[in-house]
Amino acid sequence: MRSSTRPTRENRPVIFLFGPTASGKTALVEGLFNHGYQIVNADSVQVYRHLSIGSAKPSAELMARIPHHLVDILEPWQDFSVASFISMADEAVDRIYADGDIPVLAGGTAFYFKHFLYGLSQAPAVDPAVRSRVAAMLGSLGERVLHERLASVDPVSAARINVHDVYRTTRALEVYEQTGRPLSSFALPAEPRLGMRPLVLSLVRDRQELYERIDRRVDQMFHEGLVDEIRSLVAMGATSAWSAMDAIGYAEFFHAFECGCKSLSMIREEIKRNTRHYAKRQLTFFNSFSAQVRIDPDDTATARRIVGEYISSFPHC
RNA sequence: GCCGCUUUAGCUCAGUUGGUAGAGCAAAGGACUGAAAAUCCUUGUGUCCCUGGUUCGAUUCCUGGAGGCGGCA
Repeated sequence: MRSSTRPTRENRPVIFLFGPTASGKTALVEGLFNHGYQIVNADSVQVYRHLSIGSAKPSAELMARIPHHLVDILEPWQDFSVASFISMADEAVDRIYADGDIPVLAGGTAFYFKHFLYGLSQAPAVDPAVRSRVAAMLGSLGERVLHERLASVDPVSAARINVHDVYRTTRALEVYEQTGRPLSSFALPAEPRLGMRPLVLSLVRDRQELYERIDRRVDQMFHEGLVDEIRSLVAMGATSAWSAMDAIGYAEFFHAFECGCKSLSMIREEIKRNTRHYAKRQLTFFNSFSAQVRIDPDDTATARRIVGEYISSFPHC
């Protein structure tokens, strides 16, 4: 039965640790995964070098003690995507198994967790020429006409996508432009890849408490020198055109530079508000994971017990 | 003390030529097919400051009071 030489994950544990921003993931990692585990970062901003304070990256000290993968792997002007995430996370997981350790995917980007588990649709990546063509169409025609155009070639997607959701209308049209096929005609995976059966831990905190933690963390970021971090990014040539600068804690500064009308304390409050909204979106998205185990981030003992039971269900570990 | 302006949703404010009211933000819920810390959708009953009066009917007009802001003393 186990004769295949290809690596498989059917018989190996993978732990997903999901929590909205400021829910206490890092502290839990510290308390729970000290020996025999390695972390695979599942956070779309922590992959970038030089975006450290604003992305609440784990400390160098922690990363030295517990190996972390997919942190600081890109320069801030480079683009990243779920697809890259999946392939890099796969490599990292294989290396971790080779070390005899257990991988823990930890982060807050629910989109990455979802596609790491199920894989992507068959629809291809779009090449830059097509992308800029569609972007130009959007510029000259506007969102409504763009959506109408999508409706004429891919009515299924158009029905699913709101007219104002330029982001998705664009992607669907790009796929059509590139392949001549509607995005909705590409199959979506329904089963986990590679036979994975992960332990999905999600950190649950009282909403009010989470918001208070967010406020405190943003204050802390300013205290730790977020403004200096922005300055050095600007010195590197950063502008709002770099997609990494869309991240909360960074975008607000660039918007303020453009309108030139905001004080630091206004920016700080804006970051807090945007982070709260983001946390809510993370929670909503992650609720769609059916098999998740909700845990109290402060209850390390229970979490440890759950992890222990999960791991002992794998005969080879 | 006098004069003027002001008091409406958690906040900032519209508005009803008198028929009990609505935006933005906040808040809550949701979506998510290769940019996802992105992008998008849904949800608005509140003694319309209090008190009397006029009126079939007042949050809207009038009297008196209270709070706030500004000016003059």
